Amino acid sequence: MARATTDGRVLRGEETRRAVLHRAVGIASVEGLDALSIGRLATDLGLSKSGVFAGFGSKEELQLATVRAARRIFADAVVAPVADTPPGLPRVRALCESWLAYSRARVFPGGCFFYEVTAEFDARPGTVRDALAGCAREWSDTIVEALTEARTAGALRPDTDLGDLAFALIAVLETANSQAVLHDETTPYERAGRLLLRLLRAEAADPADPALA
Amino acid sequence: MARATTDGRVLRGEETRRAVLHRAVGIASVEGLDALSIGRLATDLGLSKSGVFAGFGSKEELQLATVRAARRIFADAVVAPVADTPPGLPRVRALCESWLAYSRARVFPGGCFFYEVTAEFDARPGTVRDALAGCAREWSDTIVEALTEARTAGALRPDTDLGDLAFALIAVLETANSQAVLHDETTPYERAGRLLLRLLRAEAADPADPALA
DNA sequence: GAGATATTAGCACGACCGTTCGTGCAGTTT
DNA sequence: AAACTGCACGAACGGTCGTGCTAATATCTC
Repeated sequence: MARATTDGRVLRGEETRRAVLHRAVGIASVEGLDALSIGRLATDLGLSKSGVFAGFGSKEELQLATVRAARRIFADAVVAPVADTPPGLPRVRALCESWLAYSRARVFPGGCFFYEVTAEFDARPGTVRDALAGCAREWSDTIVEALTEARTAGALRPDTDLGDLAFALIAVLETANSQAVLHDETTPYERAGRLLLRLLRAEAADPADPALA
Repeated sequence: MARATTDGRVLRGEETRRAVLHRAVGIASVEGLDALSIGRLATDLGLSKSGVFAGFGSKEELQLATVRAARRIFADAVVAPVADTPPGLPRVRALCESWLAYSRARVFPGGCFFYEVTAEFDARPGTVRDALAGCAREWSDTIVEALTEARTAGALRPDTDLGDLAFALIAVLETANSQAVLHDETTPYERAGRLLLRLLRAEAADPADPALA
């Protein structure tokens, strides 16, 4: 039986795999998944091309692993920090502002990884697109879930269309990222902050809800 | 003096240039400007690689020419048709719905050309990014201008922040395109239609304005 | 220790990349 | 008819791509 935890070989393999993926998400967030090249990653990290290749088996698998790595980073940076804010409207707001902070802080050097890469693959059938569509649904569901809690708690009007509201919130977030990166400005983030509150207030049961102060 | 209009040679040259660019915008809207390859364009169109290359001089110039071609197509498909709708709120609404129709109809096979390509280049300095930033500003200015007319006509509240409103409208449009292409659905367009009206009504001087029926 | 095993390096391959060159050919001008 | 102009061609350049081999190296089991 392989006691994987004590095997220094696979440990070292995991280590280089992690290093490769760290570089890969950075490159992909700026130039896209197609710009990932095994040779370039090897050169950047002082490894051999075949060494990098062996760790993934194919370029598509490297791309998929990069998406999974980015998904983890995103979850850690955006979703995890709001786990301790109370459910309902406060958590909805915290999620959105956590997202804006994630974009502002350039957790990925090119801004939101998923904005960059989804635009690249959304019109091309394949496993990469499917994985990205899954990530998008996951994020959307996270917001809808938080909104549902807010509505059942009575903080949102009962007739609110949560799908539409989540759509609008996501639209504001992504566009803030897009414009901020494209024009190298921060005003889009300020606009987004104002608009988020306005959108939530418009659907709030109590427009003066302290959670939207 | 050369009567350029009667020179069949340059005329034929323009023709193939046009054919190359037509194919180029299609490819770029699906796979991005980096996926444009001179050899592939030549093969697809039954031309020689060097012939295609000669018409542009460099790959970057081909990319820039592709952006310019897309800009023209966008202007013809989205902006031109609303020229005859009355200024003010009706034109704002017509602009937005024209944009949604442009995305729905897949004027570019991969959805909005600029969504795809801007995400690809927004974090990479260079002339291509500058050109794309210019296109984005141009479109944003078009909306702000229409909103300004609406406000000075008294259709919008005097304290409306037109920059924020334009931002929100664009956010809804682009996200509708993005989600519709990614998930191969049409519901995002319906969401967008509802949200546009809601956004405009929230800032309208008269919430029952017939232009927002 | 010896031997099994898994990660990495080195190398070669075919394909495609952007680019350059010299040439042929059709249309314009004289 | 001759000289000139400009588009398109085929061939070739040096590079880089992804991907297979084989050999070397480091670690684990015994």
